[in-house]
Amino acid sequence: MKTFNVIPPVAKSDIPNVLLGAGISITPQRVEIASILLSKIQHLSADHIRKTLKNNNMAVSKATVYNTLGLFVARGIVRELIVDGVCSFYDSNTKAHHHFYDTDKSELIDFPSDDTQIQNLPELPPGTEMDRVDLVIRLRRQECN
Amino acid sequence: MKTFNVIPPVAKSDIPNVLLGAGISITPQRVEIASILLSKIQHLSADHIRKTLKNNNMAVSKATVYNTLGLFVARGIVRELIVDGVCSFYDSNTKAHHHFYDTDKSELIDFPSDDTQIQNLPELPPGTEMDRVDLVIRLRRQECN
DNA sequence: CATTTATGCTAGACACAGTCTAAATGTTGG
DNA sequence: CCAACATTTAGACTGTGTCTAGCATAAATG
Repeated sequence: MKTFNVIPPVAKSDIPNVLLGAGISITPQRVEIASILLSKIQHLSADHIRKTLKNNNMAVSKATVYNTLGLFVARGIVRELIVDGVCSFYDSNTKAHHHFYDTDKSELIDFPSDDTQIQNLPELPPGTEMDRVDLVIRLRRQECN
Repeated sequence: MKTFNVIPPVAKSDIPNVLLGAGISITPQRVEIASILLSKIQHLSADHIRKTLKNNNMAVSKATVYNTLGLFVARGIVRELIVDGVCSFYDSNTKAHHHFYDTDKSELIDFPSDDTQIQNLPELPPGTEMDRVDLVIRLRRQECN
């Protein structure tokens, strides 16, 4: 499948083209959700997106939010990040990159380095291929003694 | 806090010493759970542990299982791994190491390489310290065309 | 146009891991 | 023996996320 280099921020007027380009047919809900996600590079949880929709006076059902996010992930418009045991984040930056995870604030922070590398990966078990590599540096507040 | 180098397999008769050594007082439930976890190097979910307890004719309540696992993690006897959005795994290998995650079987596999290294980590955000680094290589079944 | 078909949306029920609470039980030291 | 504390328990509760069945909409067909 062809992947599009969608680089936020994407203006709302461009959202339909982005969706069509990714082979996603257009609906008001999809446009709204995409425009929230792609307004800048950020990590939003499904719940945050639902709340933003509500603030925008757009009632979208839970099922639609999840279906839409799943669709976007499948088409490569956003990336799903599983960090915590509780919820996923959707990352509008689809370029391979890593994350800090602030365990106190339950907040993701982009890794400010492109040249971090992982060396000497072992061979994969037979019959498998790499889906992706998740590197998460978990942070905690420094104890000031 | 002092960390003990507990290296599975640990015989059931040694479990009390391991617990005491980690500053954990002994109860039948704790001994049983520790002996399940430390019988070999493995990754078990909380649910798996509950089922094993049931099979061993030892009814332990859900709250106790979670409390005990939390206690073990706090004392460094096992390591908690958050991989999937749904549940955590408890790893009886507390040495820093990485994991493959088989997305089809929802199964963790230890990383068969000690010399995998992560290079050029960026500076941490101010006021934070590193809790730990999680490197998970997600695998999928190879498509055979 | 009218009819079928496919697609998308919705509310609400459900599943599940994990947390919390309040009461019961067990343990320990005086 | 009693008081204080530690531990366990059942079950209610929370928060994500999934599923289902019906409704709305749009596109295709005659």
